[in-house]
Parts: sequence; structure tokens; C-alpha cells
Amino acid sequence: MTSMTMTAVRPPKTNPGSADTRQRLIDAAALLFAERGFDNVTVREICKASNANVAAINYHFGDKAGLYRAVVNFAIQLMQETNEQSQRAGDGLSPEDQIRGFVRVFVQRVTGQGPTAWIHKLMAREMEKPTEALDQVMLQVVKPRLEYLCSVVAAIMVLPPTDPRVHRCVGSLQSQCLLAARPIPSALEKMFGPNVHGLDAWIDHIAEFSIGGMRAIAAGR
Amino acid sequence: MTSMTMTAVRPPKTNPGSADTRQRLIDAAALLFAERGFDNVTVREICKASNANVAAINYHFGDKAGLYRAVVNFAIQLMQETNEQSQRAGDGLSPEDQIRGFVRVFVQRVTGQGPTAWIHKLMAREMEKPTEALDQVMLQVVKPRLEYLCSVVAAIMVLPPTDPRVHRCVGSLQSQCLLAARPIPSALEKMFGPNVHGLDAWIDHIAEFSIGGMRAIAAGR
DNA sequence: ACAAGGTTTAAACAGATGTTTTATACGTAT
DNA sequence: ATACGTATAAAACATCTGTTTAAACCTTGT
Repeated sequence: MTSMTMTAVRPPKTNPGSADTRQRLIDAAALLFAERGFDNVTVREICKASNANVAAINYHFGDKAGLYRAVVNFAIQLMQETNEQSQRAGDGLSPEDQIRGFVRVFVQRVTGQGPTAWIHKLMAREMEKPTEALDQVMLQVVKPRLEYLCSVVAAIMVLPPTDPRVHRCVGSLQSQCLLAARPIPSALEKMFGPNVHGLDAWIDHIAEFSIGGMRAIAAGR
Repeated sequence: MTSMTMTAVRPPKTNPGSADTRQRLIDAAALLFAERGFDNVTVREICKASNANVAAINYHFGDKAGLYRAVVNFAIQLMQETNEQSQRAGDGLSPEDQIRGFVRVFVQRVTGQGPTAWIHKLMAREMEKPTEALDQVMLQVVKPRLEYLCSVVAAIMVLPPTDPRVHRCVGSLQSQCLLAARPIPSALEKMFGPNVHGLDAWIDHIAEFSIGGMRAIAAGR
């Protein structure tokens, strides 16, 4: 009876279901960490969501923090792709349209739709309460993104990308994009009326609002 | 010897040092909850910071959540005063100056200086991960604040305060003010250079940037 | 078929955390 | 002065959490 176990299943090299389990752990942990934060998720929850044993995390990643590092590394890869795509969304267009393209791609990825929504939720959480893994993300993901944004914003404002006014405008833009992912818009909706604000309306608003802000700052006093 | 204990101390009705302990617990818990969040603070830490016993929280507030409710109630009172002060900062001035006054008072209170800094940190935390106590805050604090901001913004944009475009502009303004309290500005500083952005520069920037954004949105296409 | 190595499983362990219990000190009223 | 109620203190309790252990399992190579 045991000789029939190799029927039609794909032949894994050395590990039977291990690669599956390892990836399932990363996938489940990514969603849970992004949704509730590192401290507010238990290893038992992750293992239950992964259909894995309690010891699976320690076996595959050493400890809970090791799992988190693996998730972050996984996220960095995907975010670098997102960066490229966000920038390519406005490739060859005017700086204003580059901003519009960036906001559209970024907010859509952050607000929950699509398979990569957990990434930016996780990053927003890192921004709020930085862990040791943040430095790596900063250098490999955030820094290139901010430099790109600075160059585009600088073009709109007709200022050098190193001007503090440019940096602050980038900060304002990022603030609005990041908080689009959090309950503040939904709080506004509950306050003033349901779904009056569609996501597309918010995306357009953030772009136009920010472009207007940049021009006002650039015009100076 | 016991007859001399009532020397010059104020005569408490039934409780000797209880009112002291209770208030000390609230004060210490407010700071800790604001800084690290409800889940990331232990009752032992609070009691140690209050020079109180471990059982003090359960005795005075029933449980840890009861202490949190007491802290929130305490915060609501102070925030209502902050609301009034933020609005009074631009009393009788133009709508633009009212925005500037609001941003100045709000950001200064949020960014850490002053004895009431913990309040808005706590509220920013509630915005991110709402607890049961948020509804009460929403109705008694956030709603009046947003209504005030809507009226001012509506005046700048020459639109009715109920217009969705006004609501979104208020959201953008609040986003920038709230994220001023979080490590994002410091992250930007680490990235581009230390303390090039002073707090005052950020305050002015948020106000001017937002006013420019409002006018751009109001001008429409 | 057999041994070996990697993988999974259930149980247990050690530490921390919120809560409860029991006892003691203090002020007040009878 | 005695009794009572409140406040504080120290210890123990129950639960949860991350981690470890030891055995069982399964695939692979010989």
C-alpha cells in the first residue's frame, strides 16, 4: 500500500510538503501581521490559518521574529516591483500626470483590493512603530520612492529636488496616500454619510489637492 | 500616636490616600497608553509608574479596560477644551487665518510639547485601531471638530459645507496634521538630513499647502 | 526492503500578564 | 474603645504566549 503513494503527485526534491508549509506560513503571517501588527498576532493563530503545527514557525524560521523578517523580505521584493509600476504609470507624461499615476497605483494597492494589499498595510504599521526591519525597507524601498517623488515634485514646483519645501510637499502627499488605507476615510463616511466618497474620487482628490498645494508653496509669499 | 495623624493634612471624607492613587493611575496610564498603545502596556508597568500596588487597577477600575475608559473620559474633557482653543485661535480672522491658527494649535499639541500631548497621541492610536471607546470620542470630539473645519474650508472654497469636495479637503488637512505626530517626518529627516525641517516650518507648510489644495479643488476643471 | 534525513505532530515547559485572594493598616462612626 | 468600611500590600491563581522536546511520519537513496 505504501508503494502507491507516489501516484501522480509532483516529485519534490528533498522536502515533501515543507516548501508548501513554509510558504503558507509566510502568506498567512503576512495578512495577519499587516492587519493587526506583530505583537497582536499569536503564533498559534498563524499556524491555524496555515493548517500547520505550532512548532512549524520555530522549525522553519527559528522564532516568530524570523518569520516576520521573512515576511518583510518577501514584501520588499514586491514593493520594489510596485515602485517601478507606480513610476511607469506616468512614464513619459507630464509631472502632474506622473503624480496622478503614482497616487492612483499607490492608493489602489494600499486600500485593500488586489493580492498585494497587505504589503503597504504592513509598511504603514512599520512607519508608526518601527522595528529593526524598517531600516532595510527604508533604504531599499522608501528611499528610491521618495527620491522619485522628489524629482517629480521638484519639476512641478520648479525647484531643486533637495529643497526642503519639496521634501515637505512629498511628505504631505505621502501622508494623504497612507491615511487613505486607514479608518479615517471610513470614519468621515460614517460621520457625513455612507459611500458618498468613492475610492476613485479620493484618488483624484489627493492628486489634485496635492498639485494645488505644491503650486501654492512654490508660488511662495 | 495615631491621634496626631490628622495634623495638617486635608480631611478626606472616607478615603485617606485613595483619590491620590486613583488619579496617579490615570495620569501614568494616560502617558503609557498614548505612547505604546493599550495592548503594549502592562498593568504592572502602570502600577510601578504610579507607585501603586498591582491590585490597585482592579480595585479602583474593575479591570484594565476600566482604567482605559477612565483615561478616555478624562481625555474627552481636555479635548473639548482643545477644540475650543483651536477654534478660538482664529476667531474673527479670515478663513485662511482660521486654518493657520487651527493647524498651529493642533500640531503643537500633537507633536509632544506641553502637558496635554498624550491626548492626541492616544486619539491617533484610536484612529488607527478603534476600540469600543472610539464612538463616544467621535460624537463628542471629532464630529464638532470636523464640522468646524468643514465650515471654514467651505468658506475658502466658496462651497456648501456639505459638499463632498469640502469633506475630502478636510480629510487631507487632518491626515497631514495627524501624521505630523508620527515618525514619518523624522524618517524623512533621517533620509534627507537632520533637522532641516523644524516644527514651525512644518506647521506653516501644512497650512499653506492645504489652502492651496483647497483653492485648486474649488477652481475645478 | 532498509536506513537516513528532513518534516510534522502532540505534549509539555518557562515566562509573562490580567486578575483574584487573603491579610494588614488606617480613618470613621457607634 | 470597639466595630466597621475603605485602601493598600503581598502572594497566589489562571490563562495565554513563544518555545522546546521527543516521538512519529514520510520521502529519498542505497
